Amino acid sequence: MTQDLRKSSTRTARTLRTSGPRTTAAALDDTDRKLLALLAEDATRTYAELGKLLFLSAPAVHERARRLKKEGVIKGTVAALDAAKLDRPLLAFVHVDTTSWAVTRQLLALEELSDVEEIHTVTGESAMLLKVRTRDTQSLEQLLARIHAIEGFTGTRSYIALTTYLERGPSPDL
Amino acid sequence: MTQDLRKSSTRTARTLRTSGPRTTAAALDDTDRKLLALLAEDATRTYAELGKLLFLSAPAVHERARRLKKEGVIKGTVAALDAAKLDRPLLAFVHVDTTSWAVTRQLLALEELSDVEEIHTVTGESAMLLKVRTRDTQSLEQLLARIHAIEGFTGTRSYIALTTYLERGPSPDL
DNA sequence: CTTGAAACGCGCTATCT
DNA sequence: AGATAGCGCGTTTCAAG
Repeated sequence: MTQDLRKSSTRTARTLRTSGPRTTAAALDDTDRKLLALLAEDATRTYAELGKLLFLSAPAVHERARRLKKEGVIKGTVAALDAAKLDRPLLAFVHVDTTSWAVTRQLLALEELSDVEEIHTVTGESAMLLKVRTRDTQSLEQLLARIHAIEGFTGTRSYIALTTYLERGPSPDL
Repeated sequence: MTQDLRKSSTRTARTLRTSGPRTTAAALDDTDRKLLALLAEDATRTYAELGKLLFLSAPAVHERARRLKKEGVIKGTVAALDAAKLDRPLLAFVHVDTTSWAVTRQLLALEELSDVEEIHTVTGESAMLLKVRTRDTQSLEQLLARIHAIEGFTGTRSYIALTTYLERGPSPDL
C-alpha cells in the first residue's frame, strides 16, 4: 500500500471563512458532497456505477473516496441492521436527571449493553440522554432499574417511540 | 444472477416461543449474530477474514450474509460519515408538543432537510421527537422557526448535546 | 450445510494526457 | 486532476462430502 501523504494542496473551497475553521470541517467540493451522499445511502455501489452518476471515471471516484477516508470524513463502512428482525422492536429515549456529574462515569458503563445505542450529555433539565432499543417493556424496565441503582440522580423520563418515520446518519448538504 | 428462493428450511432456532413471533424477528443462530455484530461494526472486511474470526470458510460466510440480506436483517451497507467534518457539529434533540395529529404530516416534510436525521412519534408530554444536526445555533434557530410556522402545536423543547459518548446502530445480543 | 477449487468481475495501480 | 489500460485479488459460483 503506497502512502500518499500529500495534503489536499489547493482544493476549491466553496465557503470562504475569514479565519478558517478552528476545529475541523473538511474542504469539500460539490462532487465530493454528491459522492458522500451516495455512499451514505448505499456503499455497495461499484466505482464504475458511481462514476456514471458523477460523470467521472472509476479511478477518479476511487481517488476521491480514498482521500475522504484518509481525511476522516468517511469514518467507516457498516451494515445497517433491522432492529425488529433482531427481536428488538421497542425504541425509547431515556432522559436521566442527575445531581452530580459523577453519575456520567457510571452511565458510560452502559455502553456494554447492546440495548444502548446512544449516550449523550445534554443541556436542559436532564443531564443525560440515552437512546435504547429493547425487546419489550420488561427489558426496558430492567434497564431503568439498573440506572436507578446508581446513586446521585433525581430520576428518569422515558419517551417510547410509536412510529419511526425517518432514521438515517449524517449526510452532506448537496 | 441465479435466484435461490429456497426458504431457510429448518434452522436451529434458539428461542422457542409458544405461538411464534407475530410480526417479524428472524431465526438466528449464534454464528449469525456474531457475523451481524462484525458487519455492523465494519462491513469492509473480506469474507476470508470474517471466516477466520468465525471459524468458517469464506463461501460459508458469504452464504450466511446473502441469506441475512435476503431476509432483510441486513437492510443495507452504508458509509458512516463524520458530522463535524461535514461542518455540522451541533447535535440537538427537539421535542415537539402538538395539539392535533395533523401536525405529524406537516413535520414529515422536514425529511427533505439534510439537517434532520430522525423523526419519531413518541409517548409522553411531547408528541414528536426530532434528532437534528446543524452547523451552529443559528441554523438550529432557523429550523425551529420553520417548525413554529406550523399550526397546531404548543411548543418545542430542545436538548443540545454537549458530548456524545456513544453512537451506533442496532446490533444483536451475542 | 459445509468445504475446497475454479472463473468471473471489480478494485486498485501505474502511466499518460 | 481526470482518463485509459492492465494486473492482482476477492467475490461468487460450482461440485463434492
